[in-house]
Amino acid sequence: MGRPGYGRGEILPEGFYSRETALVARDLLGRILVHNSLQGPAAGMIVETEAYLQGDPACHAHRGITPRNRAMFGPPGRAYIYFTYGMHHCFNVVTAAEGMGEAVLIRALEPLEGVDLMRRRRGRQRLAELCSGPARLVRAMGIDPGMYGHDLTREPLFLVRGAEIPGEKVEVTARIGIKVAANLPLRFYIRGNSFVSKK
DNA sequence: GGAACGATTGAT
DNA sequence: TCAATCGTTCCT
Repeated sequence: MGRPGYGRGEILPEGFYSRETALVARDLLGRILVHNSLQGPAAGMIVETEAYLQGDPACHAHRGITPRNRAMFGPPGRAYIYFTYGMHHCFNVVTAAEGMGEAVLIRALEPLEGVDLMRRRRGRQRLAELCSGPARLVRAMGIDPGMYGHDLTREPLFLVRGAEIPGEKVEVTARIGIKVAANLPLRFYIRGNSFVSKK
């Protein structure tokens, strides 16, 4: 049995992630996140990302390895999932060489498949409220904290190639919701896409 | 052991 | 504009 729907696309190989983190963050735009869960498939196109770098005080790995951030120092192409504000989880892809402590936060998706499942998981009807925000998309996609460290080149959670977004459609700004290093141009989104999270 | 804080969200 | 809500990290 083949994978359903968007999950039939070419899975991004580990080499996609083992590059410079800001480059990966930009290149992730247009790629498709797929989760084939027991409840059914869900997929969305990545429309907004943020890069978190070593030596960057806003990065969770800035002060070295801890129990929470250890996945960031592991092999690229794995999931780094963290709990925040006492109630939300956010999803990152680990980037750069093993040992580097860098990752890309996925901030928003354009829902493509499994929209009704996303609506049930989110308890919201409007398409624009399903995956526009890092904690929202974790809920909508059914990403479980138990997937911490999961290899994103494998079922049931993986990324497929999707489309390449041309440079003129990529917007670069400061990152959202941080108090340090708040001026660095490390947020990337698809210009004009209505599923980008709001400020 | 204690406390401050957070890569957010949704309601007011 | 503000409350919810608690694990992580750092300080004493």
